[in-house]
Amino acid sequence: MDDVARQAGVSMMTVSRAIREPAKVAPATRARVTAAIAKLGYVPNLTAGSLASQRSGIIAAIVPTIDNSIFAETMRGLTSTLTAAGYQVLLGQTAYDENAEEALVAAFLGRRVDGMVVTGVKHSALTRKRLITAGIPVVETWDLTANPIDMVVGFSNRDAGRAIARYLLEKGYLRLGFAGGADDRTGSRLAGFEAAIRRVKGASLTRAVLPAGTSFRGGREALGLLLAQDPGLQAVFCSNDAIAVGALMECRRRGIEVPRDLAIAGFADLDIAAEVEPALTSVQVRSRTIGEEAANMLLARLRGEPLMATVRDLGFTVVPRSSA
Amino acid sequence: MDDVARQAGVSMMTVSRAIREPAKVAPATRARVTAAIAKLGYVPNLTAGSLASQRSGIIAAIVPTIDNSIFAETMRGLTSTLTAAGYQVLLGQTAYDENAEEALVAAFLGRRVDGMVVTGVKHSALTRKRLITAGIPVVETWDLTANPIDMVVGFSNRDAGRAIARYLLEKGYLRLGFAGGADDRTGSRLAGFEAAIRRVKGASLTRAVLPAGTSFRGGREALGLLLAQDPGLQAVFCSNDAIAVGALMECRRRGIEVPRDLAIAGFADLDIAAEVEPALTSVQVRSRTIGEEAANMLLARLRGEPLMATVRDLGFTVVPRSSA
DNA sequence: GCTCAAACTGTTAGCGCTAACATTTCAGGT
DNA sequence: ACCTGAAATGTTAGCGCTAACAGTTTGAGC
Repeated sequence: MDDVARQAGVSMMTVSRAIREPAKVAPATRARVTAAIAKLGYVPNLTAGSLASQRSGIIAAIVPTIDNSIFAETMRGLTSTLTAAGYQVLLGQTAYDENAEEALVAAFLGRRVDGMVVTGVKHSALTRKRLITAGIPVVETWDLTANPIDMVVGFSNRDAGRAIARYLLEKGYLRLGFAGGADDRTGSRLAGFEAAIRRVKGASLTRAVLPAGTSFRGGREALGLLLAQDPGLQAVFCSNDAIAVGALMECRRRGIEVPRDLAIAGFADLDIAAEVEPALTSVQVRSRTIGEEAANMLLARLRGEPLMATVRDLGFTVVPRSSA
Repeated sequence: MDDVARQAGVSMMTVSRAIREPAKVAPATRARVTAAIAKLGYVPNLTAGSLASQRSGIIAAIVPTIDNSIFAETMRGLTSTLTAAGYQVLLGQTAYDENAEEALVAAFLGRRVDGMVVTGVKHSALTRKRLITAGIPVVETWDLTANPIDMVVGFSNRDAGRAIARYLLEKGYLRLGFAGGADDRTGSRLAGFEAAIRRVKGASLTRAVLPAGTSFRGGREALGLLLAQDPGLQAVFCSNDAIAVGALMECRRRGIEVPRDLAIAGFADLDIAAEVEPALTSVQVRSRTIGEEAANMLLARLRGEPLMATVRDLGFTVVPRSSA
């Protein structure tokens, strides 16, 4: 930067300003600085800038995985909103491992990120403590809680599970199955699903809980497990659409007609849900909006705006299609 | 850190060493430092460390999108290998936009990342120049070139397109269709596909080129476009499996039986390819290995190991299944 | 007890930038 | 010509850490 300053005949401070706050530099000076930067191929060292300004311009986001596209849309919403505001997004994946989350949080805090977005509301005690102590805005996503670390945006997984159960029960399906991975949010959906079923006499529930993060293949396997347990199964709720598609394909393979012989419902309303045949009944959860809202809540905090509601419920919608 | 040093009765330097190179500190001292860190809840400032040491411990990776899982496996391989070596991965998405790539490269270089992984071998002149000038190891992926910016790991998209064309032609399909997005690598696949078809008399090619990054929906639309152009189409090659699945589902909707009435082949051999019914013939490209190898090439460079081959061809395999 | 290298710990001097304040410049009014 | 305040630019003093080297301690070997 010193070289640039010399080349442009100004002080380093003016170069710094020309880069970050062009309006505060006289047009003629700005032009000289810009020319000097181009001539020398200068690339500002953001690390030094972060250290000096105590602001990194980085927001960290932690998701279990980006493999299945459940969280990809959320990241897209988050990234586009934050990028537009001049922030960069640092993404971390936990693979549904709490230790990995702990390590990521530590690493991100070490980089002095300006804010953090995490998935879910269940975290290790240490993670919670670290995030609270860090004194930066934090948004939890994809679920709700009355006691967020700082802020939370999402929907009630429990209510969503209940809603899809009611939908299936109202359609007359009584012998229900559940297929999903063993993570916290799936657990909540299952709890709600089960609660709704319990209230209806004659209704039954068969469970297939797979490793967290399971996908198409898991759906196929789950269908086998469920039918082995209850050959008279009438409908299956899969905790995400990828699992549901896997189950759907397994039905076709076994000559089970959907929804005539067995109804299938998914979750998250991924792109693929509307595309498969039969189209998948699913629960739409506004993934992208979750990311955008998380970004907005973060930005409001960072701008020091007055405290808004710290819990934002985006709700969900059961989307009936052909499969259930 | 000064507080920790005082608390442990040592100098800052010893604290720094106790954190980064525990072996160089006497066990008793190390214990005192560790205790002080825990007591004070000290989180080292990695930004300051990066500035002082001139090494950020960050590798940046740029992919078009993580939405469809084509690149997700590569990222997984990259991340796990690099994390094990003590590096963090900073992910950037371009949405197939060259300007976005340019901006990301600039931002990453500003953070003084220790290395960079980019997707594809086609980049704007400015991006290339910046990457070369930066003087850090760079790996291009998912394609091959004789003139990499620094190193490249992938496979020949052109050859892959040719291989799948030959496969289809050998099976007796002559009226072929192609569906894919308008990005560079897809273009290479199409070029290879077309070249192989040209060499066979009586063979024809119908194209449906969609916006880059297209997925399930694109597959459905492409099938309509192709059949409108050539109702007698015998086989369609889709430039990724998501598109192929979309096309497959559209066939079912239209009562077209696959592969009897129309054969369909995909690309990348995603998880879903083996799961759909009929299972999808695809081209396996070792996505995860691409990521792992990119990481290993980067690490070798960073360790200053002697220059290995800068072009790594991982090849591909046509995987015949039921759909073609 | 003495020597000397190895093991350990400390000191000094920045890394490249920006916050905060200081100074200079200059248009417009008198 | 002189004054005034806003705009433009400069100066100073770190941000929190680590490289490089300088000490200091330890203990094995004699």
